[in-house]
Amino acid sequence: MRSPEIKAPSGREWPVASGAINDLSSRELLRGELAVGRRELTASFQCSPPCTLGPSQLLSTSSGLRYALCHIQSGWACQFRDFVNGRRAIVDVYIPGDVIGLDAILRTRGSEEVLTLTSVAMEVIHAGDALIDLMASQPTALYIAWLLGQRQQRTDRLLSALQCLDSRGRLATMVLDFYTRLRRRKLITGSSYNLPLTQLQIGSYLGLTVVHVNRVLRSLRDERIAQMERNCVTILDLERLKSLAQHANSVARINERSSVEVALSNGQAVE
Amino acid sequence: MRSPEIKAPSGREWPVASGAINDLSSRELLRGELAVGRRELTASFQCSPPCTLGPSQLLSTSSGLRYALCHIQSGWACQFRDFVNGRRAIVDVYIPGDVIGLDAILRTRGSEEVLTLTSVAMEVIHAGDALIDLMASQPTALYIAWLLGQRQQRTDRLLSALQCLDSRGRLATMVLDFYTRLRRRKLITGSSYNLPLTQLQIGSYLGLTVVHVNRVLRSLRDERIAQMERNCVTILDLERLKSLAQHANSVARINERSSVEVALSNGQAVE
DNA sequence: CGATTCCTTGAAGGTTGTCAACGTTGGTGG
DNA sequence: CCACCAACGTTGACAACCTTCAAGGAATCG
Repeated sequence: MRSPEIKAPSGREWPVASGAINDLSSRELLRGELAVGRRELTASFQCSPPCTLGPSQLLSTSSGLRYALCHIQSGWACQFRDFVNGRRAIVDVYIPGDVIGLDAILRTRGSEEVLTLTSVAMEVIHAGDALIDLMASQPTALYIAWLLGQRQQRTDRLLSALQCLDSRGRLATMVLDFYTRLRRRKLITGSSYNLPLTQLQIGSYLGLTVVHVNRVLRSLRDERIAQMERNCVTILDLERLKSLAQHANSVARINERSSVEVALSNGQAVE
Repeated sequence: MRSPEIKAPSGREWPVASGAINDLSSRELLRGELAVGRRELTASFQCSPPCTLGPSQLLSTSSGLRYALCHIQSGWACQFRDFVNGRRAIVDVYIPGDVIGLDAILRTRGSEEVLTLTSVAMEVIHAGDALIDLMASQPTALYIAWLLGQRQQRTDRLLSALQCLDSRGRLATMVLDFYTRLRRRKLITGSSYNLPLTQLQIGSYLGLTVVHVNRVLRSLRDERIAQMERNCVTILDLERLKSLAQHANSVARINERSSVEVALSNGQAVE
């Protein structure tokens, strides 16, 4: 099963690249453009009316937010889809700093909806031609593409965890992912954070039942790997948590974060 | 479990939208812009050198394709990630007309790679500043964002199937999704198509083992719902297949495809 | 014609889901 | 303040689904 189908490339069938690809100067340029785009988008959000929602509110039924772009300032939300068998799939979870609605605007109103998990404060750009206008600026367009890529990356991580890991590995992946995201945004500093998801919702996120989520949480607690009570997650043994999540062979690459991401993820703003 | 947490919005806490949101004229405008963007991107691809790869080739080890943008003209490819436990996660499958690499460029070389499933012919835009340059055109930028949204939508569908459906449902979803994509691109007309995935790869895509994929395929064949032999899928009972996939409550919405998507998906080109 | 990969099937065991019951918490109203 | 209620958390027993292990057959390629 270990990559049996990967053969060495013949090196003949395609043309060699004409110049240096993805060289340093190119990355530097990109880095600068993205930073500009982030500032521009942040500014656009600040021009727009702020908005507050209570917990457990659907964005789609909140007047005016149907196709809006939302920049979360505080609170959590999630994107989900209901199946006719009664199960719910939570496909993404949004934390402060995230932008909601970028994909939904260009999409055929995909049968997904967004639900607040806590009360949420956010800046809102009402749609209509807004996105088209935003794309008029090259740096903003780049930054929006980068944001879309970030969401894709989150989804890919979750998807691959569901494809390859058992329940313990999935839980570990989830705990680690939120930990990483919150730290990057400087929303936490220690090894403990608030996770406003019920066990039922964790189940919907990881493709498990409530009962089983509960059991796995207990086993992680018993083994002093991580504990979670009353929405408060505490990582007790980061190393063992990582080994449970065993996320891909990117271990060797984790130190190679590009200057682009380092630079941007340092900014707490839109990221 | 049936949406217990969804309360009616209070309708007080947020401002009412100032004007008509997402109205018809706005959609029409978007439609036009996207069509222009598609033509522009197609033209950019045609300026670039074409490229052919054999089956089972890694794009990342093919010189010059590391950070390239690839527009598939014929053949299939897939994006995957390997776990240290030896399992492989296939997070997306690309068919003719798809563009590969949009997310990878802006992304910290995410530990994912792309592998050809058949021999592949494609047009290539070598990266570097290419993406930045493309974003200079507003319609192209919009179209690229739309493409990113399309990929996200595919991933969300797969993810939610893994979260909510058993093996039969997942298989049904996969068979239906490829069927729909191929038909939209007018690559097939009947209810039968070629699926160049081994059962092992189908397992990596759906989060199942080869053995189980084999058993489920047999049961679908025995029940005359769908059959698959030697890479050739034939849908025998579309209705039962759909009910197995029971994809979300979007049933009522399926007839509401926006004019944007209808218009674009009619074009075979980049889609 | 080996050799390799893929497909196929059976048996056994483990992980996860289902069902059911009960405890806990937080909010509401008497 | 307490009673009540609803949602959430917790646990056990059992069943179903899926994986693992093992072995053999079929197809493809040098």
